[in-house]
Amino acid sequence: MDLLESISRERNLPVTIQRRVVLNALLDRDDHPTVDQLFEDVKVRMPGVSRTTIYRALETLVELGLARRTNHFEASARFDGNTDHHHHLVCRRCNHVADIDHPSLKKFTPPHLGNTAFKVLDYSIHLEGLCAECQKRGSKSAPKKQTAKRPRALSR
Amino acid sequence: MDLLESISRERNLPVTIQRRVVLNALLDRDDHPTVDQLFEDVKVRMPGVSRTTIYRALETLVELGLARRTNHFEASARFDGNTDHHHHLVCRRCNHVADIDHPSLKKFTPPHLGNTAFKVLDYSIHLEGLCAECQKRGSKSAPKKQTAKRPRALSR
DNA sequence: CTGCCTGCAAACGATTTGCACCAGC
DNA sequence: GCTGGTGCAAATCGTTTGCAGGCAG
Repeated sequence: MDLLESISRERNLPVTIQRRVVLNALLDRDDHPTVDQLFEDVKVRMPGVSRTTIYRALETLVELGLARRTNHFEASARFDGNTDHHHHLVCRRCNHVADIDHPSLKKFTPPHLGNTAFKVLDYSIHLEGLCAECQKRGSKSAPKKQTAKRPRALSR
Repeated sequence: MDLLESISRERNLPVTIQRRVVLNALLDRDDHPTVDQLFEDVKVRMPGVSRTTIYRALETLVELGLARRTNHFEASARFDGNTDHHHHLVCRRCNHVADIDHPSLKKFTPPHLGNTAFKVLDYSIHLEGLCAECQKRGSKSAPKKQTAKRPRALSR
């Protein structure tokens, strides 16, 4: 009945108290907490935890498929001069974002939720998966810590 | 014929060379450049620009509706313990993300792009707009610089 | 035991901000 | 001339990393 335990065993990862508490804190909420919100929650049960541990636990939980990031996070913001609405392919491994314009995406029309609750101004469909390059690279190689390097930083 | 100029005039904003060059740099690319990529492009034409200016010009261009951010960016990462696939409402003003489960969203099925190009593992639909609260607040009030504050930072 | 994990502090990198000067209109 | 924009440097803030102990298996 304990998913965390069985999945951890499969991967030969120890089940630490911290990871268990972080997971429970996450499951106890129905919103999309930030690391710091979870940190506060976890601190109640484990006054000694460090924020770093929350970061690492979440990273592990995502790898184990027990949690998700709700924002397609990247180190840096990206901009687009194309203000028409179009959809995106997001590579799970390298985070590369490509535009897509496929006929079957045109068939979708967003629901009208009634202007009271949430006024829909636009919508976009995110297809998540693996880009051609990352498929070739296989699941072994580096999970790709993508930090757009800033050529010469005029350091302080 | 000059969109930047007419929109700027509407809002009583000056048309600076910098903003014009940043917009052109953005339009000249068909990918989703980062601030630093644009900075490099702009530097070719204006050796003296500062990165800060690119940041500020992009912010303005987004406000004017001439550019977009391609990643729903927030200062901090958010996590979700709900690994079922579900869709999101993203408020343009306050960046709040809510889950949504509306019947009409079920009708959508993602395209198979052929496993060669991009292997779709999952998809999600982002509805962008204004949440109830922000609709009430109207378009006047603070654009909401949302920085999840970290209670007591044990400062150095 | 052995390896992965934790906590701490310092490093990092993207973005923001305060300030003095300059440019559109 | 007034208002808002720019450039610079320093500050911020989220996140990552190096390292010395600790704990799960």
